[in-house]
Amino acid sequence: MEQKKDHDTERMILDAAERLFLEKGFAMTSTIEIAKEANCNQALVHYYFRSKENLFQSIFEKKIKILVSNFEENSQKELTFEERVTQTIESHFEMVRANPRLPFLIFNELITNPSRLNSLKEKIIELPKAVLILLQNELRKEVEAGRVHPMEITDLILSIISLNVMLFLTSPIWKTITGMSDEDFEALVEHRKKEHVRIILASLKP
Amino acid sequence: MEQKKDHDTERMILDAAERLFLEKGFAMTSTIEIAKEANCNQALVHYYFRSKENLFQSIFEKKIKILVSNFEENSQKELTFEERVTQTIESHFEMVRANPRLPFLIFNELITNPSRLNSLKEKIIELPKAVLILLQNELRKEVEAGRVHPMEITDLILSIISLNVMLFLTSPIWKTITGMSDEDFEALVEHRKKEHVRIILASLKP
DNA sequence: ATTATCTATAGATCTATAGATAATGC
DNA sequence: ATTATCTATAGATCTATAGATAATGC
Repeated sequence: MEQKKDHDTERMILDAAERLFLEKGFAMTSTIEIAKEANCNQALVHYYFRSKENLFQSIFEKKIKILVSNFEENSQKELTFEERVTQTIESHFEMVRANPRLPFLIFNELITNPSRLNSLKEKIIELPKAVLILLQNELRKEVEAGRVHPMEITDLILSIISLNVMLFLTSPIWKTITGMSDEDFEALVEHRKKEHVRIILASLKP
Repeated sequence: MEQKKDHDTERMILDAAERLFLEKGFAMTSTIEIAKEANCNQALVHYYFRSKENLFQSIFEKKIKILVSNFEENSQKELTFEERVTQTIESHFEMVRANPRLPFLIFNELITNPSRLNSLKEKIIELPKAVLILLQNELRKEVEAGRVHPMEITDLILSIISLNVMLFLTSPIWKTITGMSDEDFEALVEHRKKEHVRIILASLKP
């Protein structure tokens, strides 16, 4: 039938499910709830996606692709090492900022279905390989030239991901504990973006 | 009755529940499963804890106390600022290392029951206040003396927690993607412990 | 007497499917 | 004819409690 109307049920279900899974996780979201949110019948959720598990996977894969593709942007330009690191941190930061609850969904998926980690592995590892290798080579060169503190690329990546992801993962706790407003939090985010760059660059000094 | 035998059912239920909640989260763990793991009847889970929610809370509060109390250890000794920061990072690191799945449980609780974040707030904020204020004062003094890059205590704490927690939160993903053995991972953990100290200290330089 | 344990089950979900009915495309 | 939507329900949970029975403490 290939619908023309923008009021497309399949899309509505996907959007509702995405919102709910991101908000409450897989186990705490029922197909009944998804249907209600999508303004349709619960049976339709299964009509389009066969199972709740399937629906979750669809959303998960799409999100993973977004997450990974964003990494590739800055691998083309000619940049100094410091500029490239800054670019990498900032583009990763903005990606997490645009999808602040995605890390939660990923951890949730791991808990719900640890066996599927292997297929995740390929998706995660495949796409940003080019970026990673580029950065790895540049890092090695800098280390050999004595311009950067000796370290592996894994160290650099782990540190960047840790700083960026945890800021948004802990944001509900953070907001509640400090009682800050959304604007305050936005200011904190802007500040931390610069701070993460500063921290990583400082840690690279020989 | 106050049992004398070490084969105490209440304890068995608590232990089983703790293991399962940490492994699979609140929603994915049933009281039936907990009972099975504790070698007792499912009705006994409710006999001792009234509800699954209650049981979860018991475990959660106990864990939070462990988490927070570990922070207080090094507030007594006479230390230079650099030594104190190092101590703080390392003791927090070891605490997360000893309870690697606790962060997951905390995030899970927030999802399951966002309203209870307020009671969590008091527990988290109350205990380490002394440590925090001590560190905050020392940091301020160092900043004023120009020996440390200007920053707030929140920046320092957020960076430390981010690095330490994310290492263990991502460890299943990390292990699978890189295919490293448990010994390899242990080596990585030891390496990262030093690296986290190094990164934070580097970021403190004026 | 009191506390701990068990069996049984009510009542509330929730996922998934069968089968009827309505809407669309050719 | 094919695809989308709906109603209804089977079947599998799962939490919580009632009520009977066994074990312990005094």
